[in-house]
Amino acid sequence: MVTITKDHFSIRQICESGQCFRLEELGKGEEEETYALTALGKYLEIRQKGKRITFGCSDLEFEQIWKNYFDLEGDYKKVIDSIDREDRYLMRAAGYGSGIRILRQDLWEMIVSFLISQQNNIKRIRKCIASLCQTYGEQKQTPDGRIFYDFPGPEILSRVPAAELYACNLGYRSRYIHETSLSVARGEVDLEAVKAMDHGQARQELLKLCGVGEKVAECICLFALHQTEAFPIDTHIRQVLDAWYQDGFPFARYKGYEGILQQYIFYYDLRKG
DNA sequence: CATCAGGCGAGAC
DNA sequence: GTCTCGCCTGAT
Repeated sequence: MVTITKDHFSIRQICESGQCFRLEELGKGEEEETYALTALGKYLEIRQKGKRITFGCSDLEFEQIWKNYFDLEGDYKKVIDSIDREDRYLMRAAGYGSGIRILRQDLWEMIVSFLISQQNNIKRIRKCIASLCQTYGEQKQTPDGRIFYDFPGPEILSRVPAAELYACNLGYRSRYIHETSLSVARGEVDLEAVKAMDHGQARQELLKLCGVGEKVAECICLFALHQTEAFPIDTHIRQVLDAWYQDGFPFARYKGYEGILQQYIFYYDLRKG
């Protein structure tokens, strides 16, 4: 177990912000919140009580994996302090979701997750992904015997007929997952190469995948590649931009970390604080 | 019971 | 290039 003290970190807000679909609430005690994450082939329990956060793993695992995954070195105070004081909407949004962090998630998992996310709600997205993992992912267990499932890789999913995916209630997204898995398994799109690309290149490469459009590509860049300049525009963000930024959003002022602000806006609008 | 969810691809022009 | 339209499914 590893316990740290951190500002600008809320495991609840990270969960609710909808960037990670395999982070779920286990329980809410007095003041203390418990969450479970399945990611990177591992299972991790996280407890938070105010600024104190406890990770259910060894020091080594924390240093090598989770510190980076949760972007604990990121300076979110600096981001929030940089916001234009006169921008009332952004100030409120950032204040409301100030514990959000942009995670560094697995590229393939983000591709499939955001294929599923389109025209879909978070609850059902979670259900679809859990179902995919249970059906096709490798079964594993923690040292204390808890069973969990890996996220199925492109090779596995490419061998699943689209019709079978339909049976998982993925709807019309079944075809996208099928086609995209084939593209990646065949090496038409090289994920290791994408990881080394800058934002413009990565975006262009991801757009080659069936079912990946502008919005989904930006989500993948932001949540897997940690390209914080990515700014996914979905229906929520569109509405906020139209209502509050008719003269244009000040992208230039926040160059390089627009994506972090996007998350504050998205979360604030979603939870309609 | 209707509407709509963190869009996208295909086809028309 | 830009526009429209249909789409699986289940939460609300």
